[in-house]
Amino acid sequence: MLLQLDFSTTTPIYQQIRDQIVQGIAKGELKPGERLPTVRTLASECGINIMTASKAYQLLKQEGHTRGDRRGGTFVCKPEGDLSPDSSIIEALRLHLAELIVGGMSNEDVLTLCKHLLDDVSSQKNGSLL
Amino acid sequence: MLLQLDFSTTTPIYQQIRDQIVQGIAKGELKPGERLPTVRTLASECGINIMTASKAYQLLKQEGHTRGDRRGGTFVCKPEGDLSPDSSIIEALRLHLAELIVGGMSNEDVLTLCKHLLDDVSSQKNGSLL
Amino acid sequence: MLLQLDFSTTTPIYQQIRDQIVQGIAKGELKPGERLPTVRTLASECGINIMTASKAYQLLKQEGHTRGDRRGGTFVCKPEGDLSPDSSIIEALRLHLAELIVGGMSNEDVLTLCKHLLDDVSSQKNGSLL
Amino acid sequence: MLLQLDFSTTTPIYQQIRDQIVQGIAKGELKPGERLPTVRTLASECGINIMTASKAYQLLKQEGHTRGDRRGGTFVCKPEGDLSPDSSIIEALRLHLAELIVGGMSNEDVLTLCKHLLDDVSSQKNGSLL
DNA sequence: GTGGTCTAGACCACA
DNA sequence: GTGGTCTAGACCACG
Repeated sequence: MLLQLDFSTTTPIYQQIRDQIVQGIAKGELKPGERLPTVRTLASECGINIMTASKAYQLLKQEGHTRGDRRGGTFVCKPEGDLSPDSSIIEALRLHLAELIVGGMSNEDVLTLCKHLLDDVSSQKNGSLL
Repeated sequence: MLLQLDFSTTTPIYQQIRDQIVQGIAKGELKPGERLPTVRTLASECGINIMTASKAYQLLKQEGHTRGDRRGGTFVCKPEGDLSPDSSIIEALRLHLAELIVGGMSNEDVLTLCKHLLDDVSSQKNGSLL
Repeated sequence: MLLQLDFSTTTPIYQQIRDQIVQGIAKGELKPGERLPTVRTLASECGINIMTASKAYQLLKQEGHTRGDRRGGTFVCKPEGDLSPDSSIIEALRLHLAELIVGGMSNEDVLTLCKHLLDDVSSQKNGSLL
Repeated sequence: MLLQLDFSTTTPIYQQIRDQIVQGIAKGELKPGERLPTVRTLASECGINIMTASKAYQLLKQEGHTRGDRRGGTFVCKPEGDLSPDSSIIEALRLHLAELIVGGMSNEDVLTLCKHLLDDVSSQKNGSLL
């Protein structure tokens, strides 16, 4: 699980970390119960401030993607009760679909693109276990 | 074309304006050649500063969604040559799809959601009313 | 001598007119003594305001590229005494050359480009008379 | 790297800043990876508003001449893939060459002028001092 | 401390 | 009247 950080983008670093870990969970690269590196390790490996790494972990915990352990580690966990998709995600999705449409793609093109992205995003999760 | 601005979010106002206009173009509510309100009108209607409205228009122009006419006004214009969808949009899309998967939805659920959003987003453009 | 106006650019319309006429003179398409269309004709042909066309003509006259006639026409004329190239043009030239260098071109590439542009810009003037 | 601003011209201040930094990069006075002063420093040194300085930096970033680093600062960066020279620069160049021709210079004079300007503009970059 | 955002009010070039 | 520019001063997210 290697993080690819882009320091030139407008997306905050802590957000990039959080996003990539979420995608890792979706793909199945990070499995429930798995332990994440410590904030110190993560920070020194990525060349970022400890506060930044900490903020990313805070966010993940708050969202229910991870949970702390009594002895101090951070572990991936299955979120529960999150069955109603966050409306902000829906709105973001709606916007990005609109951007593709405006960019000249047809509805069909966009749908097949979504299908491919979905296959990519959830490959191991749905595939290796069947 | 009414804009819904949220002043409590971290998303800049000018970005919200830009996003909603892009969605308006995708939906077909704003048609190529149509004139947008002046920055002053928009600013006073939304209760924001002229510079904020101006910034939104500059963004749209720079992205090729609109075109300024020196003789006065800002007009929606057809995108051209943007056949390769911006990779940053793809990445954003990938992330949001992953979020839904992690949130507990199945691939099929996500796909039908996308389909519904697409129908919504491009309703008038593809002629569901014709 | 057809004018190509771009209403979407940041360059003022009157400036575009002036620029293209100057280039026409350089090329030899417009010869000293030749009569320019009236501001009214020009304005209606280009779909612009008379004031705009008038401003362009004013500028040309002021710079010595044209002169008025007692009976009311506007005629191309040779500028005199303008032998010291305007420093602002030199500065603009310096900037544009720098932009090409920064864009990745070598000094030689830029020079051959200049040579080609010069041949193009002064084709009839130096060519048809030899 | 001292900036010379002219507050009496119609050229926007932020554009003047941008132009001079581009020329600095072309000359090699500003090298890839070098850090630019902060917007605040630049603003106070030049006696201008922070937003004006900020706008210049945004322009440079957007054009790919510089790169922001979320960890602080703005840095000069190597242009990439900009192999096709911008047509608007070519057009501007064509115009300025035409102006010199109309001003009475011969093709040869213009070419030697370009050569001198090029030597000036890219002096350090091509190693006249090595 | 760094850049990004916003406001209120003003001036100017252009058409 | 239209958009573009600038100022002075303020607040905020990020690191």
